[in-house]
Amino acid sequence: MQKIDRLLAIEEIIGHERIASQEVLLKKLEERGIECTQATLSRDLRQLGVGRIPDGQGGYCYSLSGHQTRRQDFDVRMNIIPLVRDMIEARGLMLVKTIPGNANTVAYFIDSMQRYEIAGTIAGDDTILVVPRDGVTMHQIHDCLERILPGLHKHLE
Amino acid sequence: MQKIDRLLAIEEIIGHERIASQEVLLKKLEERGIECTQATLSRDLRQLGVGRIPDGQGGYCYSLSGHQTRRQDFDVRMNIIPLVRDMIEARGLMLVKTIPGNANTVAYFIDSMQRYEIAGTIAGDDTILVVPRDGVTMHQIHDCLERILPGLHKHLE
DNA sequence: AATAAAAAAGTATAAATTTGCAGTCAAAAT
DNA sequence: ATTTTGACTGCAAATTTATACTTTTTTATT
Repeated sequence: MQKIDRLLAIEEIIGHERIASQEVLLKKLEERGIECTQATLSRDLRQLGVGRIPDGQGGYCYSLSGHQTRRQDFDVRMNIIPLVRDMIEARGLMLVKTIPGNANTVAYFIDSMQRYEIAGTIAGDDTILVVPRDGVTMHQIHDCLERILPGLHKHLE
Repeated sequence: MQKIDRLLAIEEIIGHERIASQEVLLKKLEERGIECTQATLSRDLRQLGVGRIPDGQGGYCYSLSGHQTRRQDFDVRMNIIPLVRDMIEARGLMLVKTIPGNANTVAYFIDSMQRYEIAGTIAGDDTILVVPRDGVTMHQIHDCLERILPGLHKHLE
């Protein structure tokens, strides 16, 4: 079992349900057949940049930094997606083609999401090189970008 | 000493410096002549919706939910501010006038910031009634709105 | 393949945060 | 005026989270 799988599972879980503590998260992971200790979770959550915030109902829950459901994000993503023209896989990397002059804008946005899957990006004028972290599959990169920019793949169809 | 003063001080501090723990915050408050216990801070932070997130350098820091310096917010605020036409104080309340049909949009945004100073808002077609919480001065409400929408007052001049 | 070096994970413990409870105080009600 | 109610807070205990240290696993190198 790979660490990356656990990290993604954690993100998946936290993105979908209110998790109140690391103990609870531990149980949820067990349900998926992923076992580890609370100490490991503590380290994972730090690495993922997951914060613990008041849930507004007297309790607390964990929250992805990039995955906020704040209404504002919607508007911004609507502005970013049209800038993307194409996505090409090559040599284990991902090339994202944009409207000329806009690669930087899109790359900045991708970086700001601080996804674990992405080691880094380099932007030219109309092309972004997205370098996946070791052990991350292209499939996971696709999922990752779709999470960052919901509707991206549909836009490119 | 009023609770509201402490809450505002906390917000002020957290907005300006990296605070790593409630103990540290306690000290900072003392420097301003505000004394309380760590338990009280824990409760205050929950009430303010302050989250604890990894600071990206191996540690943690507290973070305002509404005060995020995320680039995205910028765009949204730029869209919201032009919708506001005027602000009028009356009977300890604040009336915010907007372009017709847009009161709801602006009110929704104000609500989403979850400011402690604001008990609630009611939006009609082009007017929002902002009801301050008891003990909150009109001056504090102005500060509050300026924080939510930086540049608002300048826009109205 | 054997060994060294690095990364990851477990254990136990320390540190930090949350909470139940009780006391205080001010405002509202009787 | 007295009682009631509710908000707020400190204290101490309970809970939760982070970390020092050790062991295991993985990766790279010879």
